[in-house]
Order: sequence, then structure tokens, then C-alpha cells
Amino acid sequence: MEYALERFTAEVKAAIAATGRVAPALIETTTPKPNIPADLAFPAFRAAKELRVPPPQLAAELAAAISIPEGSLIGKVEAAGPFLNFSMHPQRLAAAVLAEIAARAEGYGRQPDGAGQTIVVDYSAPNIAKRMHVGHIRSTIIGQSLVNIFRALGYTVVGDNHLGDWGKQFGVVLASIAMYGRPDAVGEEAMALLEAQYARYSGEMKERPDLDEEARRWSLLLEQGDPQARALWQWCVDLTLQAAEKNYNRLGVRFDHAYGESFYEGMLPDMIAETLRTEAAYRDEDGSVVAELDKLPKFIIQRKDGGTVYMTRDIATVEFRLSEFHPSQIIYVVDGRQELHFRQLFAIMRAMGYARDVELVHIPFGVVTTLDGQPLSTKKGNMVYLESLLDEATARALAVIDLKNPDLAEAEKAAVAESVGVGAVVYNDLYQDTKRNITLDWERMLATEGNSATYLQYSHARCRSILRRAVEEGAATAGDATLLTHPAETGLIKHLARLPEALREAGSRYAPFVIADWCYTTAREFGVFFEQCPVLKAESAELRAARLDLVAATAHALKAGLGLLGIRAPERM
RNA sequence: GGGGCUGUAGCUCAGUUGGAUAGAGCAGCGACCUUCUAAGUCGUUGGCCGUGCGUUCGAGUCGCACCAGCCCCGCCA
Repeated sequence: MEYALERFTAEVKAAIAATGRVAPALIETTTPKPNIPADLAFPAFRAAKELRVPPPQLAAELAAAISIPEGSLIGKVEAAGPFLNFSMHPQRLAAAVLAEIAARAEGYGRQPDGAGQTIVVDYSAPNIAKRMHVGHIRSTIIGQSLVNIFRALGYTVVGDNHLGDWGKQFGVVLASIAMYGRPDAVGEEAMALLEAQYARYSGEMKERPDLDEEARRWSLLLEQGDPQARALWQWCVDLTLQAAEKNYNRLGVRFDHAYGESFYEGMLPDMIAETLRTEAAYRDEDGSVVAELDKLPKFIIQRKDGGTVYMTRDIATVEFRLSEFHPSQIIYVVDGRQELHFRQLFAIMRAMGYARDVELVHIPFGVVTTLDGQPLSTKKGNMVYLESLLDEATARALAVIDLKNPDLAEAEKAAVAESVGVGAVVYNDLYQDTKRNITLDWERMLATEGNSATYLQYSHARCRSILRRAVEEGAATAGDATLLTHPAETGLIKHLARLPEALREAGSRYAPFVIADWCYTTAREFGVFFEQCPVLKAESAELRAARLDLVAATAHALKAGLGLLGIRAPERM
């Protein structure tokens, strides 16, 4: 099914074409700025040049020549200087949009664009034996939103948590446990102790080459399947995943797989041989395997001691994903600082002859810094861990709820606080272009006004509140949408009509903020409507029914948008 | 030295096939709660769009050069 806005655009193009004055190739439309009282514009510049007439003249001629088909979503056509402006027919649009949303409810906006295609999303990827902190939550949150967005676009999405459970850094973890012992604790507390040991060990490692050698030895032992190393490794993995699972549940994050780097261990020797066979890489004099491609800096695929690196495992990972899932895209939601790594990875995959039918995409995101621009680090002691971040956000939300809505039952207060607090943290990572660096600004993050998750949730809750009262009063719904002609109603409806378009743009740009933006504007449009158009006390029962439909549609659409971001929409707050 | 990202209002940001008067929020000032949740709404103040040159009928948007900040550049991930 085609959504109303697409139909409107198609009708506009057809109407212009029907005049016979403009070649179809020159019929391009743009969305006018908000201050222009129109919904779609045809700039006549190019076509006018072709026809050798002044643009305003062509626009005027077209305005006179155009005929609007019966029942069209086009309401009005007029020339405005060199532009030909089209406005939607408010009543027919209202009927079409409300029907679409009523039919799909929270599934509004979904499209079958990606049907039959698979996308692998590589995200989160926490390090084993490390607590998750503000640094890694970006990948988790952005990645999950992209998963949601692509699913809504009809793709088969495979979410894979590429755990950092291998490599030399893991050798350090094992070596430090061997030296200081296994911490006597559980959950995040145990991990905090592991981190402290790790930090202590790597600190001393700088001055003691024997410790560095020991870490390397553990990493090799692990790769060689030494039972003691494997057992210790498994303990760390279980501990970390258990703790992570709690955070994932709170964030609404779910993976299809969590293979992790270790999963690819057995494939590495063949993979290295393959890079050599295809001459994508060569063996250096010192025994290491290196590649130098596309004028990119040289990079290592196998260490001179025979050990593997991140790159080796990433190559195997691509190969595995291709043969296992046959995706049209593999997207990596990873820190922008690894941009070069991915360019190198993608280059070597191409050089090996893989990745011909797949688009490999790195979605870089910026770093999180403190208010004064300092990086967050364990060493500096200014690190903020995910669990405490969510707890703090929830606690602050609860304080506001106690103030604003003290009559709510305690259990509901707690649930709402969780939704609002976690929503604020999620939104902080999604409301702007992901490649920007963000600052950890508690005031900004937990803001309850303006462009904030809370404001969006609040708008939804207001809708739901009206709908609840309507049910209590036994008010009729399923009204006549053509009664919705107030500017505030039309403004809101026009914006609701844009969700499918926003979803498509969010997918093509890998940009959840496009959805966030849409939600925010929806909330604002609803806010205006809320002030100007009484629903339960509308002038007539007929108008009340129609407005109730609009409120229901707004609630569904907002919930759909928030859902794409991974943010819950409470019934009341 | 090479490369990537960023530069738009005091602050945080939108502005993407180049189009009309560059938009929001926050902060500031002012107004609106006996009516559906004031976590709201409305008004108002605030811009050499980093700088320069170029392409174009038209540039915040495209090209080149420069400036500033952050980041990356073989045996970590």
C-alpha cells in the first residue's frame, strides 16, 4: 500500500505531466520551507530555461493549465513567482491518514521496501571482563535503533553482538587473574574488581617486559585451547554476559546472535592462507602477514609470533556472515576512531574477491566527553558506568513524578520512572546526528522539556489520558475525519502523514535522529492542537468523535516513532 | 607528513537530489492554569552560516585553498 504522502506526490507529478508543457524528466518537486503555505513545490527554473520562457511565466501558465483529478489529495495549485505550489486537500488527507493509522496502529509507517533482503547489524560489542560504560552504550543504543528501523522497512535483520572476547587484551585479563586471583564477588562488583586488576597489571606491564610477555603467552595459550585458559575465559564470558543482559533488558536491546570474536578462532588459519592466495596480503620478512591496499596505510593480519589480531577475526567474520546470512548489507555501528580500520577491512575483502554483492558500511559515532571536553576514562576516575547511569536517571525521573503526579500508585511510579529515565539516556544518544561527539551533560540529558524523550513521552501520555476519559464517558469514536479543518488539526495530520517518509530517510541515512526529529515535531504539533482544540468538550458530538480519532492516531504514531528509537511510551506519567 | 570528523544564535543542534524571509530547544524577557496532564502553549530578544576564492539565474548546501578543534596512521581493539 502506498501512504497518502506518496500518493499526493505522485498525483502532483502526474498533474504537471498531464499539461504536456514539461518533459517528465524535468518534473522534480521539493518540500517547501515551513513558512511557505504549500506542501509541495515545483521550481520552474530548469523547465523554463529549456522552454526559453521566464520561470514565473511558466509557473503561471502551469497553474492555469493544470487540472486536479476528482478525489485527488491535491487541494490547491497556485503560482508563487517561479514556483508552482501545491497544497493538500485537508479533509481528504485527514480521512486518508487517519484510516491508514487506524489500520496499522503502532505499526504505522512500516513499509516493505527491504522485503527479501537481509541486513546484518554489528553492534554493542562489549569487552569481556569490563563493565559497560557511557562509551559503549552508544553502539548499543544506535545499533538497536537501526535494527528497529530496518525491520520496519521490511528487511530481515540479523543483530549480532560481536563480543570482545579474544585477542591480546584478553591475554592481559587472564594473566592478571593468574597473578592476583579470581575476585570473590558477583555481577558488576566482580567486574569492577577484574578491571582494577587489569589496570594494575597493564600499569606494571609498561615497565616490566616479562609481564607483557606473560600476557602474550596467555593469549597464545587461549588460542591453542589450553584447558586452564579456556576455563578461566569461560568464567569471564559468563560473568560479563550475565551483567550485560540486565542492562540490555532495561534498554530494550535484543540480539539474534552473540558470536563474539572467539567464535571465528577455528577459521583464522584458512582465512590467513586465503589472503595470501588471493595476493591481497603478503608475508613480510619477519614472518608477519601484512596488506597494503588502495593507498591506505599498511596493516597487520597476522603477528610475527603467529598470533592473530582484530583484523584477522574481522575478515573471518565478514566471510562467515556472507556465507551464513547472504546479506545485502553488513553495517558496523562502531566508534568513529576506527574509521581507518574499517576502510582497511573493506578494502581487503574486495581485494580477496569477496563482498561483491554486499554493501559494507561503517556507521561511525562520536565520543562521549565530560562537560569541559575531557574524555571519560577509568584512569581519570571520571568514568560513568551504564548501570549507575540508568539508576541515576531513573531516580531523577522518580523525583519528578512524585512532584508532578503524586497520586500514581507506587508500582506504576517505579515503572514510569524506569521508562522515563532510561528513555532520557537513550534519547541523549539518538536525538542528534550520531557522528557528533556528545557531552555527558546531566541537565541536558535528563531535561524534561524541549527536545527531550520526556516531552515526547508526556505528549503520548496526554493523548492516552484523553482517550481513557473518553472511554469512561462513553464517547463515540470513528467520526467523520472531514470535520477536522482547524489549522492545528490540519498541521498535526500533515505531520503524521510524514512518518513513512521519515522512516525511509532514517534508513537510507542510517540516522535515527530523523525519527527523533519527527517525534519531536509531532509532539509540538500535538501541543498546539491540545491548546487550541478541545476534544472531550468539542462543540459537537461529531467533532468530538473525529478529534478522538485524531488523538488516537497521534498516540499510535508517537508510540511507533518512539518504538523505533527503543523508547517506551507509558500510559500516564 | 598523510587521512577522517566537526565549525550555523550566548549554549546544544536541525537545515541531504543547490531554490522562496536560515529554523528549533535551552538560557533571557513577557503572557496564559474554575476547561481534556502547565513535563504544556503563545509572544519576544538574539545570525559577516569559520575565512577567502570559484561554479551557478541562484550557495549554509557543490569545488578548491586556508584557519580552528577533536581523532586516526603495522604486531591493541
